Amino acid sequence: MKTIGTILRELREAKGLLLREVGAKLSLDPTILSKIEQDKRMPTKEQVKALADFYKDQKNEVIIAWLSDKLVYEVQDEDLALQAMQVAEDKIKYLTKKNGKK
Amino acid sequence: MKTIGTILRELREAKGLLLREVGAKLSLDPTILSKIEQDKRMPTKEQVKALADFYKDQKNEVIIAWLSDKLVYEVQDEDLALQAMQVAEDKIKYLTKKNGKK
DNA sequence: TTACATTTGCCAATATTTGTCAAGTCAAAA
DNA sequence: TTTTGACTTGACAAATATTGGCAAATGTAA
Repeated sequence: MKTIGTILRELREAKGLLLREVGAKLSLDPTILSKIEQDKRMPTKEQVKALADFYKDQKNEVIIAWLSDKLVYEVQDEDLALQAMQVAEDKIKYLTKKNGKK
Repeated sequence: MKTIGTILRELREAKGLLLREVGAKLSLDPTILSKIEQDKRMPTKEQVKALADFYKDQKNEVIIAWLSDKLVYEVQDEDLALQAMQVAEDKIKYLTKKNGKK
């Protein structure tokens, strides 16, 4: 249950790559990537997609960590956060079933 | 499992109040409230708090509907939405336990 | 038609997010 | 210690997104 930043940093370091090297591959400013890996900035959708493709073996893990971090951020200081999350889960299930049939 | 808009509309109609009347009580433009009740615009935090106080018997229900709608909106068109939601739930539980001790 | 409630489209104001750069820290090598 | 290179930080303007609220449109019942 890691943050998107932690995951991205571990993946990069496991490959022994520099910020500058990953940045060059993805046309992403290394200082932005630095902030992302420290969870100081959320990557945009395009940025996570590019990163997820780059670390392709953990593609889904990267995207799930990103989405879940965004969700947590949205409700973090609310007393009803957990209950809201559970209701949201039900809503997603309902929408998925409904739209999945088309 | 209703949207924030549906809940607010039902609460207002149950009291037989007009948009203009609720708006006046809360210093909220009736046309904005109209959009909120149609789920065409998300209320701000201040707006939901005011609305939740106004419909005080369903205060938590209003806030939970609002938060959960925002959560759903955040991941609605993602394949991994449900999995992300479940991870986010775990993250919230973890953070709650951790910070709740202080 | 008239009167009144609600909805809609529009756009300026406001707020948030983003990319970039210069300067900063830090650690290891020279 | 000085230098080098990787990374971090802070500040800022530009780009995006959200908001408030008016005027016009639509609906509806008398």
